Amino acid sequence: MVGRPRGDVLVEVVDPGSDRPVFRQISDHLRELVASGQVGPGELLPSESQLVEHYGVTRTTIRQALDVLKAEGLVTAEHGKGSYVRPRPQVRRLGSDRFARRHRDAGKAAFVAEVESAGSRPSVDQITVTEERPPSEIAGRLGLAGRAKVIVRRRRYLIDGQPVELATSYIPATLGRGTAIAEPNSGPGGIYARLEEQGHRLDRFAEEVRARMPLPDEAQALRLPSGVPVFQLVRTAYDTDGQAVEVCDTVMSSDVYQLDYELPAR
Amino acid sequence: MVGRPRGDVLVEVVDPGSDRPVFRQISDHLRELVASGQVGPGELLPSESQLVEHYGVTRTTIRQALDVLKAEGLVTAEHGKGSYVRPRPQVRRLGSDRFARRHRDAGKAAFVAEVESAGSRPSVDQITVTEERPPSEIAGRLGLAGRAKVIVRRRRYLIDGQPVELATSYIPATLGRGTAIAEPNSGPGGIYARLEEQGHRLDRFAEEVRARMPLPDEAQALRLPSGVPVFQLVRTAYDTDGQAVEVCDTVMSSDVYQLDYELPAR
DNA sequence: CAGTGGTCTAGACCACGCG
DNA sequence: GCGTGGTCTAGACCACTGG
Repeated sequence: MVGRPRGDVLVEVVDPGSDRPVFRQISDHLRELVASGQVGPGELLPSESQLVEHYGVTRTTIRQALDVLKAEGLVTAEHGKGSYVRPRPQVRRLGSDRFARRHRDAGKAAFVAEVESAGSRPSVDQITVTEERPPSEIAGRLGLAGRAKVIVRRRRYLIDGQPVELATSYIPATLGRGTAIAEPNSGPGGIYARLEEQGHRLDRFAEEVRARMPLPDEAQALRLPSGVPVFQLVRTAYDTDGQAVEVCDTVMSSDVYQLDYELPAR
Repeated sequence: MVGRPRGDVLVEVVDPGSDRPVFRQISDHLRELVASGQVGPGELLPSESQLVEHYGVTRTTIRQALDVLKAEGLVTAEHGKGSYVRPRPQVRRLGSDRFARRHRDAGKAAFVAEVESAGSRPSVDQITVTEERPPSEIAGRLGLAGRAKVIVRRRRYLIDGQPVELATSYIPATLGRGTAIAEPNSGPGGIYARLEEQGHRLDRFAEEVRARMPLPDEAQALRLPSGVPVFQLVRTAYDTDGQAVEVCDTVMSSDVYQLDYELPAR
């Protein structure tokens, strides 16, 4: 990263008589240090012991102030090194045309095509394929009756070795069983190509977007520092008969992605 | 809210010899209590002193465990009352047709029409209108030259008195000056109706979606508990000549909203 | 090795909510 | 008044990083 800034970045001092708690005064001050550019992305904040010295409070109070900034996603601490202003990774824009047929026709899955065209190295790991009874929200979106089974494909996507996305696809077993859809390697163009080969010509996708904090296992799988939310996207693919043929539930690191959509003004 | 659960919800005990820190073992345990439904939404967790007693650790450690759950958005504490499992508010779905002309023609702004049709009471406050030089990202989206000014309209949206959304609209001053667009009350149908009256027939919107933790002033204005991220939407409106006529930058509470979009499969 | 952040103890005093 | 969470002190020991 970068060196620690010179001592003179710390000038203000706390007012113990104020209504605002001391740790908030300190986190406000440190936040201002970052906002004003006195400590830039990737740079170290003063160490906890330096802050203790400067503000004249105990280390517990300093850590409370830093916890505020960690929860805001502004700062991440590295054991043995220090607390860094979190650098913002390159944003990747996901366009609303990313599942258009012209991308599929190249024989590549959407993710691979997209990342390669941006000059990075895509990869996929932790692929599992099972047959299960789906959760009810999924069964509902697929228009399935109570006990119908689905093929469940789980995988993790990485860009230049950095995990960015966890995805789970659900395909009615009646469509996927006995085809490459039920194999870990679904073949060129991915499962959408397989579905179209079976005569399910894709017509449109409905995408539902939410944001939330990650569950602990999601944070681990995506290597998310604290203070970084995730997008949760649930995308349903419809064929030209209006039948839902796949639901894909995706959890993505929110600081890597921006989602771009077009809305009609009609 | 609801009563505190009977004491027997706490059964497991920490293993001080484990690699996993004690406070994580405790937060894992409490999370499991919630996931399994033993403590439901809106219900109280055991008090800190009860947890101290049960786990045989100090209050600092208990609070550290609770801080984990607060950062995850799972729990919110209320001073003098206790720590509650955070109830999930009713989700509002924003459809991709929400700016279609058929909604505008009713003479209502999109927000008001939408909320009323869901049977709730919409309101808008903190309206300010100024004329400023826009930030460069905004000027870029509007296709404006360096020193051109814009009308800036800021406001806060509420549903049943609960703030849900902060919005800032930027309209080129050449379009808005001297019209109702530069007045706090922009008239029936809102600023889109005014722009169309001036001959700028709206054609499409481009919407860019990000998620992040709120800044402190956003958290306050939206009354967000900790652990709740926000959506940031930047929407650009284009007229039928392809000219950008407005950019709207919106910050929304992510647990009130779900965004629904349609994607073409072409 | 010295310096950093991570975990934990054992207290104290305060402000809020409610009966 | 009592129980709740909020803030703060003054320590201790540990694990990790780097020279």
